Amino acid sequence: MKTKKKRQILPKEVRKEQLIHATINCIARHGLSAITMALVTQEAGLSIGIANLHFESKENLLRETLFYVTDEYNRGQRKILESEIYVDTSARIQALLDFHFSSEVTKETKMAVWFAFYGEANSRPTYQKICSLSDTEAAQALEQMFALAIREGGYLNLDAGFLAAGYTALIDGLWLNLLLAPKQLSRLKAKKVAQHYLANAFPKHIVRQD
Amino acid sequence: MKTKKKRQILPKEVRKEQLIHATINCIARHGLSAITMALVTQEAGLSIGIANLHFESKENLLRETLFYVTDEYNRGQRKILESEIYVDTSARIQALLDFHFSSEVTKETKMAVWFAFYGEANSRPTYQKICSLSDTEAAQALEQMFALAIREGGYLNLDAGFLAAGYTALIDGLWLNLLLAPKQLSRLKAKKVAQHYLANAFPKHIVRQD
Amino acid sequence: MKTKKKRQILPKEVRKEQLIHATINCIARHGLSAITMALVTQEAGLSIGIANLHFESKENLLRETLFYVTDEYNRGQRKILESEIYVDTSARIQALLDFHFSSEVTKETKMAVWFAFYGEANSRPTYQKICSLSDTEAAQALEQMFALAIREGGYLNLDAGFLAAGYTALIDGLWLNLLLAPKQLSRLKAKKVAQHYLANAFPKHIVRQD
Amino acid sequence: MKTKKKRQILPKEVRKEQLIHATINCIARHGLSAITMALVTQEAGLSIGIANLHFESKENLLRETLFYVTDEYNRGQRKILESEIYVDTSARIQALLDFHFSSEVTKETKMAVWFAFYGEANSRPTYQKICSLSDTEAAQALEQMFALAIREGGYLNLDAGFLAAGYTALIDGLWLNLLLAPKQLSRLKAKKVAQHYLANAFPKHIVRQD
DNA sequence: AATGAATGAGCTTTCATTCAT
DNA sequence: TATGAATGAAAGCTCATTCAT
Repeated sequence: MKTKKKRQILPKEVRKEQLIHATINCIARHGLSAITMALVTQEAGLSIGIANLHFESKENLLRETLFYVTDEYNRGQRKILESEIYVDTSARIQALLDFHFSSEVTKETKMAVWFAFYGEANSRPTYQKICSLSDTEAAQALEQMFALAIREGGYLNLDAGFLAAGYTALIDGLWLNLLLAPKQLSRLKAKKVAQHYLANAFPKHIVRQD
Repeated sequence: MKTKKKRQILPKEVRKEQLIHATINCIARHGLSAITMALVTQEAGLSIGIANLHFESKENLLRETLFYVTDEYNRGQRKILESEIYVDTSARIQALLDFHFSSEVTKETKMAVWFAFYGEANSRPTYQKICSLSDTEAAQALEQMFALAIREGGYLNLDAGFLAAGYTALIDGLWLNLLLAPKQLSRLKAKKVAQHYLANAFPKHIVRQD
Repeated sequence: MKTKKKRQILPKEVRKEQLIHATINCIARHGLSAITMALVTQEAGLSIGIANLHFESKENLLRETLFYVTDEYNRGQRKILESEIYVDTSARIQALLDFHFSSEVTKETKMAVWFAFYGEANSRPTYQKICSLSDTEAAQALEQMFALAIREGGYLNLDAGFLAAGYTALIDGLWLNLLLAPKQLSRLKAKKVAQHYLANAFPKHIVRQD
Repeated sequence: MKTKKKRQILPKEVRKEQLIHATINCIARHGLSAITMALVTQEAGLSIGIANLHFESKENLLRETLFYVTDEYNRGQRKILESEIYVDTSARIQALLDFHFSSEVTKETKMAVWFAFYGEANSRPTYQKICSLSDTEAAQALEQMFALAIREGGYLNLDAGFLAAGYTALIDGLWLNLLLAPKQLSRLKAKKVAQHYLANAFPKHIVRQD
């Protein structure tokens, strides 16, 4: 007797999320250039047809996957930069740092997706637009926060724009190293390196943590 | 009137380099996942067959291209870290910084290749081995140089390992930002950010450049 | 006006058989070394993709085609050698002969497949294993049947092994000649030649048919 | 210092024979469908260019190889059938049998070539013409010789055409079995089987050899 | 809404042939 | 004559997409 697979019907949103998660896992495991619709749908335990039903094309599925990861990150970061709950700039900066090295953000699969798309972004305007490091809004908010800290601390000779560019680059680089050589660089050490950077810039706000 | 192409015969090494350069350009322009043998050979102005004649497979061509770019970089860096021509640590550190932001190293096509492969490295041991950020040798040499600077400068509380990890991550991140958003971050600004980092760490060796 | 082909869905087993039959025809018409997936699928009126979908590779398709033809033959022969329906050895030997020169076995396409693979068998262990002339079981059964006939007929000086080897070679050779020069050797004549051979060996069992 | 391969110049006929022998070996070792110009010329220790220089095309090389093997065989057989040196029919028949199972004719490489081309002959008129089992001349000479033996021996009821067809098929089949299952059928046994056949037909001319 | 067999464009790779040396 | 690097048509195979069920 054949055991037929149940043909379960679920709302569009649930299906899309299932497929996006499967895509994230597949990219992390096999790399962007080895992704196939068959691989993704198999990982999701679904049929090939359903991916096209909900996303229309592979290109769309990838785009939406990138957007999903990027958006999740952006919302988290914005929440910290804009939230009213932080009593002072110091707490806000520390919260941002904690976020950047939280297990959620530095999850291997997520970072793998980031860098997979970064690798293609240069030649694919669509990707570039989405992951736009130049998440200009966030960059400005970060710079403003740093500018505030500079004023509060009376730090002379500090340029908020420089510091923001430096901090942004530093965490990107640390993530890359976390992804490629996790044995050489632990998450804890990476965070300490970033904390150092901030402590150096804003000694009155952030303490070095050795 | 048809202009028939002359069939030129050249030594293997020349052909391989032609093809590697074509591959670099194609990766920068179209992305790693859009690379085809036809694209590369067309870019090189050669026939499809010749790539397989000299590299045996696409996989090999890509591997050797990555190695070419990586090796060029590694040799440049090692030369600075090991050369006897620098009168003092200060000069050596400055030379390294100059190298890291030289037009040769920060050439768009080269950086595109780096990050294209980084994006796949996680799922491809072969790539990971080659680009091994953890170019362990270089990492150690860098750390030793920083350690020497720390001793020379009597900088207290500084950990050479931390600084090296930070500096490495910082330049990786800056390159990434240079690649993805060159309009937001100029090469000059990127270099200043890195110089800042070093000046902060080793004030007696490196001067801030505003 | 374009007549669009309907996309028909059929069970795997049906498709495989369609493709195997197409392969047999193509081998007969074009020869083993001229076989291409395009040729076979076109002959079957199907798309190129479907052959790989069901057989995974050309090599597999060929292997299964050889097995199909071989197996059909072996089963037919075994049925005769083992069946209980024959009243005596004489009837069984005659049935075998009839089978060996039946229109089914001596169909041109089938024989073409046999000899196409024989031609490659020497250098391809896989083929050799399948078509293994030395279908040892059948060879032994044939020898036993001949041995029985010898005892029954009181034929002196006859060696069942020799006769079996001779008969096997004779029908192989006759098939080859039927295939290569059908105008010179008709099926009827070929059968008479084989019948002669048996009548000579077992005069009390088999009558010469002139 | 580079040791440059000597560019030896040899007459056309020598080169052609070198290449034909290499082709025979390659067919025996790799099968007809795996033959490439590179394989053959490498086996011959020559350059690819030279094969095209002397044979113009692969097709030609194969054709001439087949012709070489076929012709060699045909000349050997004709010599026996036409020579004046045999004192009687009996000796001539025996000589033919000896020839058919001589080490020269039953050499594995030669037989491999035969059957490789037989496998393709059905679909390639060129091959069929060359190897034409129907080497009509030889077939007729054989039949005439058998007819003579029948007259000499007063064998009643014997049909020379039948016997010739049977003998021809028998040796073809024996060769095939020698090629495909040399462990099951030795050259000696094969010859005995054929001798049996002749001894049965012409008891006064040929003796059974047990 | 869901499935997966079927399609065929497009890829990598092979290899007979050409031709500069 | 002789060489083998260079060419490109043609092959096998993959996989995004379609669509009968």
